[in-house]
Amino acid sequence: MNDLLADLTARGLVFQTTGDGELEQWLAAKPRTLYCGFDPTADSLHIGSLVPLLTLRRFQLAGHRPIALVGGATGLIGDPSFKSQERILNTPDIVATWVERLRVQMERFLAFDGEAAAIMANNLDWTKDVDVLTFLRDVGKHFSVNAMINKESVKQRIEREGSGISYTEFTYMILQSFDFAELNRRHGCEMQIGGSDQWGNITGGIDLTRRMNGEQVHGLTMPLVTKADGTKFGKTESGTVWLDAKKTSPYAFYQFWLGTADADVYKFLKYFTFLSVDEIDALERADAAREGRPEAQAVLAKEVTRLVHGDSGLAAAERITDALFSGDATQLSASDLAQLQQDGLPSSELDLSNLPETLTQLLADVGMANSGKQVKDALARHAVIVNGSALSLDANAQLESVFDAAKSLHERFFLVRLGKKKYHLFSLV
RNA sequence: GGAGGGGUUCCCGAGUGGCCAAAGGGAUCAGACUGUAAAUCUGACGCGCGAGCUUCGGUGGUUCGAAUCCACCCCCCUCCA
Repeated sequence: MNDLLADLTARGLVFQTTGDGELEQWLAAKPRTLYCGFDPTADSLHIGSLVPLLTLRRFQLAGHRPIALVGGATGLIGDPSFKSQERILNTPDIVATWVERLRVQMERFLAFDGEAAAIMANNLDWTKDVDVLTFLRDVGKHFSVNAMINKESVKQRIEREGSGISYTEFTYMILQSFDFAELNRRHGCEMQIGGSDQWGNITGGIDLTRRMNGEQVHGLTMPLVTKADGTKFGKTESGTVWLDAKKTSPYAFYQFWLGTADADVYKFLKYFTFLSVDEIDALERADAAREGRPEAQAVLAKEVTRLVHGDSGLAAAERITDALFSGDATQLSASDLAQLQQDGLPSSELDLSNLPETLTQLLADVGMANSGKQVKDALARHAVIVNGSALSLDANAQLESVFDAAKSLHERFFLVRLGKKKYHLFSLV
């Protein structure tokens, strides 16, 4: 377990730590208990949460005990850290259902048995019954507003003209700090990890734990995941990449990683997979030595999809990908096509006796494009392909001939491609 | 409570009576080139196949005509009390 920190560092996962370089020894001395919190801001985690989640697992694999905390309480308040605007509060019952979703999702990443069995916690358990006066006297008294105002994470909200921060959000840091102190008291938790935006909250918790419990605890942050081209990580045209297979299919998830830029792929392999740094470096050298397309993206997609969606999810994603992107998709058998539908290839039913007026409307309706305009644009460039043949603009209003049953695959399917990557399978009813 | 500043299309941000579906940038999508990558170039980018329709915090009003003017309201920021 003593090379854990070295490995994390080699992976680029260490942004800031407490302890002036003594953290390595501290971790090596004995198994430690650490925690990371995840606030329910949606009904699923997204890939941004994957870095801290997998880092918890890395600690567990190295023999430490992880606590996965869902923010049933903090999620009711909203973390202002580096947020430019005050957020709208979600209702308690919504937050409660989200807490349950996250709890289930997180469970698959950690082991809840064995020597370093993970613990699942919810900070609502120790905050819901604390009354205001007790909180203010026992906890609030340890915080200096002067110090809180100077935290980098809220500076923007304090100083920036045109924005502000409510007392509610300003209190967030105190709540999170209280979590650390409470987990320290309950479970002997001695360390908190989180994204680099959490540094202010983490150090707040360290101070509070020292003051309330007389315990010296530690913190470690991971870098924010950035892309070489400066655009935001984890977003696609259709939005956030979620861990929930119902919100982002394993196929879409796999495709997301497959599209990683060369400039990012080796970094992401270190962040998001359990391949060793040596293996990743070797892969990078091999890719560099070879002409043409690197293998790294495929490895990344495979590893992360398996981590999140398991072997079956990966298999489904690979089946679709192979079918669509290598070889001629129109040559697939009827059962292959049906399987793709099962595997999560976007698909819908098509009633030939009840077709919409235009192709633009049809494709926009099934979600292939955000508006008919985009479809029209694609048509003009011959970028809409139905069962292998490209359409032109005048096909727009001629749906009967485009979707002529005689032209269907196996008398049942129409595979529509829009652009290079978007596919949709229609099956006749 | 008082004084001032502000709320524009996904984001940032121009626009102060018609030439505005609204500059510019970013993001995004499509095409070319490629390797389902990047960079570059091209096009699209409120909705609609189209005629056309609906937008500039909200509601009313002035006007032939309003994002732009007026009234009231809501929200945000700064300073004062």
